[in-house]
Amino acid sequence: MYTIGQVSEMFHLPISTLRYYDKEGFFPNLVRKGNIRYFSDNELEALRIIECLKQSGLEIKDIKQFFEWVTEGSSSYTKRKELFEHRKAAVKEEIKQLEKTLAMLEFKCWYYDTAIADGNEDRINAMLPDNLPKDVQKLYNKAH
Amino acid sequence: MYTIGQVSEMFHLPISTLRYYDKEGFFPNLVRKGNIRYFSDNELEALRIIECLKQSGLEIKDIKQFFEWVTEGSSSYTKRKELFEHRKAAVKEEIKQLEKTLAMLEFKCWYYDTAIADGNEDRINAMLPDNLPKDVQKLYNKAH
DNA sequence: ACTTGACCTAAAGTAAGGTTTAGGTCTTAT
DNA sequence: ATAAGACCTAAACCTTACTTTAGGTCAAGT
Repeated sequence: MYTIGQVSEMFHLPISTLRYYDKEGFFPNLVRKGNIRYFSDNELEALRIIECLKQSGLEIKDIKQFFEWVTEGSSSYTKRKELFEHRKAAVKEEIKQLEKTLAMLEFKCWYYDTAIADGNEDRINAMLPDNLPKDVQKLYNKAH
Repeated sequence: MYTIGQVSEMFHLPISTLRYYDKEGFFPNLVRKGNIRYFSDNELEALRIIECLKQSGLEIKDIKQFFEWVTEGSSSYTKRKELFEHRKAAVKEEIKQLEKTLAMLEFKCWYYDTAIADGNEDRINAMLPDNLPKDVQKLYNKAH
């Protein structure tokens, strides 16, 4: 059993955020003693799931939907699985997109390294769009 | 030269967004004839850069900063390079985090596959936290 | 002449996900 | 016994990146 302050430190989340989650109904079984919240493993696991689903790009209201399915028991297994399948596909796609973005950023870093060395962008512009050094060309192509 | 409606179609961006970007100062050289905006290649290239930097997770105000640096010329190469270096590190970190999230989602998919097959979560809970099937254990460990 | 359609402005409104404020209780250390 | 420190609530407020609203100009088609 932990107080809200302890949980705040453990999860690096502001106390106000924990109270906000509570108000939104994410801890249906949270125990109170004399109006003070006590978080058990149950709530910590809920928090881990919230963080994970948030990181996966799910909105708060959809995370709440998931929690409601959990309280419905085994009849919602299929719905919950579908939620995770969709998230899985979305996260895979997002990683792919970010890798493209990363290639662009790596290209830009090379670009400015070169521009700094040359004092201008003339030599780079002469190489664009397909006479870049081999490795750089690879990045450029990946990003476009 | 394109009207705002044409640009809106070309970039799949609402007209209101283009006007908003203009108001924010992203098109310092935009030409107006009798109060009507005319977008030239100059502005289209600016739009491409905005889209690109937005995708890398940069906020609008930082993109604007970048545009200001560009107008300053070669004296801002180093600042611009630092911007991209920071973004590069941030995107790398984000990909790493998303891969962890993906492991969690893959674990959850297995979890619900199994729960659906069994009709309950008892067998899974008996395996947790370290007697899961080898591949699944790997996902679980990566995610935690 | 008049309606339609594309353009314009300033300013208010929106959604998400919290955060801050103002005011209060309860326990513990000095 | 009083002040500090951790907890509480309800409600107002915040930020970002737009979007919507309300009201208006102007050219072309019917």
